[in-house]
Amino acid sequence: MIAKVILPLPLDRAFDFLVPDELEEKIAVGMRAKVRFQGVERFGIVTAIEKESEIEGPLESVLAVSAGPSFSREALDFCSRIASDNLSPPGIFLNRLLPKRVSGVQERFFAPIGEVGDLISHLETLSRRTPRQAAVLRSLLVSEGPCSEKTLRDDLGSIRGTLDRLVEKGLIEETPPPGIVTQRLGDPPPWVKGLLQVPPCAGQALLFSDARWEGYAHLAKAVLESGKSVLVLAPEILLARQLHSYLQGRLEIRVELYHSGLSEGERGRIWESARLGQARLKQARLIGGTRSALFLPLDDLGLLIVDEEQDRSYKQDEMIPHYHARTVAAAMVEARGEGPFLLFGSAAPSLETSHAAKSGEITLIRPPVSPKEREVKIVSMNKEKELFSAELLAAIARTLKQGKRVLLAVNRRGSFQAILCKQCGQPLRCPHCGGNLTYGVRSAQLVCRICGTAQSRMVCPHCGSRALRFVGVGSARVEGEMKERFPSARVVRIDMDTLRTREQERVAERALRGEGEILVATPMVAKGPPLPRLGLVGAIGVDALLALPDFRAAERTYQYLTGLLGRLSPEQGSLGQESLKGEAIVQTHYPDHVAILSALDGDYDRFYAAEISERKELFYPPFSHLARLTLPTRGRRGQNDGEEHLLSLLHQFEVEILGPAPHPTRRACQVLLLKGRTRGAVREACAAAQQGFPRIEIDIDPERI
DNA sequence: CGTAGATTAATT
DNA sequence: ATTAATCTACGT
Repeated sequence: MIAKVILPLPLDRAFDFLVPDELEEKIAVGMRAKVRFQGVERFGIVTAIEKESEIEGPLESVLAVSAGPSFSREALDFCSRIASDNLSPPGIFLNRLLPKRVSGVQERFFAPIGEVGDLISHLETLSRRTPRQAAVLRSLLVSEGPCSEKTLRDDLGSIRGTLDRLVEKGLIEETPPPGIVTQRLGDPPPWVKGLLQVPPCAGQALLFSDARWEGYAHLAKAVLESGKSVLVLAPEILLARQLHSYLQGRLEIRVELYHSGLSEGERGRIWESARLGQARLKQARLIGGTRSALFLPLDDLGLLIVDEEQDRSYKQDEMIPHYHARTVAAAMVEARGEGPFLLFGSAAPSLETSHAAKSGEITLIRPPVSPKEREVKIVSMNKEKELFSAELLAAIARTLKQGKRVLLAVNRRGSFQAILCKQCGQPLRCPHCGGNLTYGVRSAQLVCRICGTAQSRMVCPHCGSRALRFVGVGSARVEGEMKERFPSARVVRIDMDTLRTREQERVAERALRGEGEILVATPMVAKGPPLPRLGLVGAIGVDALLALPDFRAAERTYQYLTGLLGRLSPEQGSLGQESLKGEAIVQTHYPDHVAILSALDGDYDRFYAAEISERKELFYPPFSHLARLTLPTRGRRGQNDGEEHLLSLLHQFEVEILGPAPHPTRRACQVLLLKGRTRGAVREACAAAQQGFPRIEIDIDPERI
């Protein structure tokens, strides 16, 4: 008997290993196996078990198999397909997904089975011969709901074996861990009922709303009651945690939380709990988490929610495997046929998802918006000299005086500055591909990071004006200035880039709970539910976002501002004081930009109309699919030759090619952007490129251009 | 003709 | 990924 084992190497095939007699019973497809490969002991994953090998000559043996987390046959196939779609090596993909160990034991809960009367009569019989079993059963009968093994042990001492014997007798059963309900759910929003009655088109729906969590709880509850599991995704750990505790407080089932910040062992525990939910406890599971939770072994999935679907954190691009959680979610729903359905949630959806919903490809759920008590103001910075406008400073002082809090949203300090034209009220744009221009310090030129077009004259290509402005405001500077101007206020800086993980979480969570009067934060806080006592948001860094060298710059700006407004506390104007409205102030050099105006008005349709026509014209998503190729140019023989060869290779496919352009951060690298009618067309071109040029890095469906 | 450094092919 | 075999450029 031989096992095909796929190792964590950049190869797309498995190797054969001999299964020794003593492992024949234990080994199964999807398990982690230890093998000696090229003289080194390594772990891989068993992808198949066969009678004989086609390899001639002696084979190495499987040294051991792990009884811990493993893949099902279906999961293995699905993950291999995702790896292949993204041109990522399946071995690395599979070996990264599967937790390597399980730490801590899942606490077991028990409850009595059957009529209380019957059980009491059993109790009498038991107390004569097996008093310990009687004591345990008595405790379980007295307790409200399931009781944990630990609680029983605390009361009765060692109960090892006693529980198992009671289970064997059919008097008690192991139950899933109970939840801790602290808040009761109100009536479900009308759309929840509709969605449960009429399944969405293609199994997918977009919930376009700014109040979604309550609906998620109702939906999850209904799906769990039907015996199916539910998975709820958030784009980032911080948000996943908040969403998790929201759901946990409202549902009677234990909700698990899964993300890459957990230890390997904790992830292993949840992986096993997901797998055993159905098999051992006969109960569906509810799991919240980030994109990595997508691959948990929930084979009875009934509902998959992707909240804040527009968020670019759903794309894993720095690390192999590259994948987009949105695409994987859709593929998963499709692969499982009639089973689960997929709900995307957003208050400012991506153009891709919106377009699918508007064209009827997927179901659109758009509950009526409740009118918002808020005052929004755009402050033009074209005549301002200072970093903070008088209006913003006055609003901060006013808000603090009212005992409410202020959120100042700053763009993070980018590695290069954005350039704006004062004349035409727009970021500088490449005349060739529409990308925003950046300034290359080394070449002292205006460069398009998308198609590589460069010009040395420092003028706006659109109007020829020489009045340019470089923007980029750091959060540290804003923090310092705030401390100086408002010395009595506590200023908290939430800067995800500079703080370490532990510290970051502690500071951020304290601030989210309501600590500190002035929060200075990067775009990361522009998502999530309203913050307590937040009376004012001031957006200082919008311009740099608007001018990012990315065709999604305007979309990101709209989403960013919508997210910021969504954090204003809704309970304004209480206590019979003068009516206190939530307030938002946007400082910008582009007071007329459609992304800013429509976001502040909450007019998504206006923004969508403007943006979608541009996307169509320039053949960007949702009308095309993209891939970004990074090719190293350093130290290669005949590099120009190779580059031309690559380009002529790509020209054989039905793709448009932008570039090559210099890589924005990496020296000696060039970037190509491919546009194709379908993802398949782009993938094929990329596959050919990878075949011919193995050193190329490929990112399909990139979120950073 | 020899060697460092780059390129390629193979791995069970 | 790692390694051994093969190739290329440049120096003797």
